Amino acid sequence: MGRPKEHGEDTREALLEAAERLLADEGPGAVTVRRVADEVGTSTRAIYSVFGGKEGLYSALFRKAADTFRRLAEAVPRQSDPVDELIPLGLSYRQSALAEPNLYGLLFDRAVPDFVPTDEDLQFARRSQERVLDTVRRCADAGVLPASDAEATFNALWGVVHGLASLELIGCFGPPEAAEVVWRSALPTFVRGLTLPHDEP
Amino acid sequence: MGRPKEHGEDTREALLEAAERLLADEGPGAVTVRRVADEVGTSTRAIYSVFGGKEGLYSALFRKAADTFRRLAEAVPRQSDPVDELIPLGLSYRQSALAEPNLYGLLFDRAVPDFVPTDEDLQFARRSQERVLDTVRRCADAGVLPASDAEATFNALWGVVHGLASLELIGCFGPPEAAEVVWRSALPTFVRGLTLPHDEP
DNA sequence: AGGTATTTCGCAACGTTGTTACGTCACGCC
DNA sequence: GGCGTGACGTAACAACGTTGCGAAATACCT
Repeated sequence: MGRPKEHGEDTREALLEAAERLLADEGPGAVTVRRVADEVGTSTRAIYSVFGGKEGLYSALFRKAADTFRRLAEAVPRQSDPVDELIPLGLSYRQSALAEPNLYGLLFDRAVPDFVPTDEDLQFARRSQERVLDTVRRCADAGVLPASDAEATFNALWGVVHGLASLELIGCFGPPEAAEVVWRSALPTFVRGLTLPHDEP
Repeated sequence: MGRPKEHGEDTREALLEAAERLLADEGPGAVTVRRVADEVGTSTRAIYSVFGGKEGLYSALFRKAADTFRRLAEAVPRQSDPVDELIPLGLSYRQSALAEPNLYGLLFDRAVPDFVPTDEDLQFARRSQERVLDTVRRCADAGVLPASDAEATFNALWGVVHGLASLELIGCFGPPEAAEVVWRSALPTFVRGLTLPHDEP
């Protein structure tokens, strides 16, 4: 009963695609309710019907971006020795962030105003790094890591690559060549600290 | 000649203080031109006379925040062995970021919309970490670091602590106790990787 | 000393933002 | 076939950053 919905799954997809394109191409300031609606050719009401508001649109966009980064991480080939995957995974993380700086900012840099990811959003983002967590787990199973659990080691590694990517995106490392030097220095240093034998009980 | 300025250095200070307080207490969304002007008891024009606009206000706020963080870093005591300063410096960095998450977001997390720090702003922020750079230089002089220059080592260390702080502030590490575990795992790991002898020529 | 030029100030307006109330339209049911 | 029900498009609202304009206040010149 009632008028049938025309803002269904198809318009949802179109809105999300338009929002992602606007965010990636022109930055967070370009993602306005009116602009996204105009891009799809519908009214602002559609966004409120489908997503409940701008926050809901951002939340969906957040998950779409997390999915993109998950696919990029999955593409890193596995090695017989999981330790050999750590540095390639880190460099792939860098490439992904550099390729889509605005999407990365939405995910991990609070770069979109008035959008705070819910706990579910955060867990979704965390799950997008499962490819890395898997490698860390295999390293732990192989006994090459210190006694601390794989979860903490993964978080530490995530912190390293996120920090490098974030500072590079802001511009703190200067031109990409200088940033490359930092990455090539920091990643092996951390991996060395991880895999060397430790002196604790 | 002309009407004398009443929006001088004193109102500048008052505006900056009000803006910092609003940012720290209520987040980036609360720092509006009207709100800041009202808080001081003047008109919005004052902000345009003194700072040229919202961007100029943010730029001044950026430097004020950088100065705050510089003072906090300077407070970390020096040790006879500079290596012993690295972990305390990192933990102090964490405490500073946790104490003023919004100021930290302004400085290093793109958390304020439509504000992109100029190159001068970035150099100002970098200079606020001089205390850390000094320690790294002393480590390099003592010969405990690999061959890579102190600049790159400092950038790498900065990346580690920034990444940990940023992810913790977003909420990716869960409660502070869990985040503490990550810090206590990541910092010594990186320092160990830094100071252990390396096998390159 | 009085008039004028110049600089700054407060106010009000403009365009844009997210959001919501309202009138309209399209379908299912009695 | 009339009517209820739900979703739609439009227009309004408050708040935002910014700017144009008239009033105010001082220094200089006659």
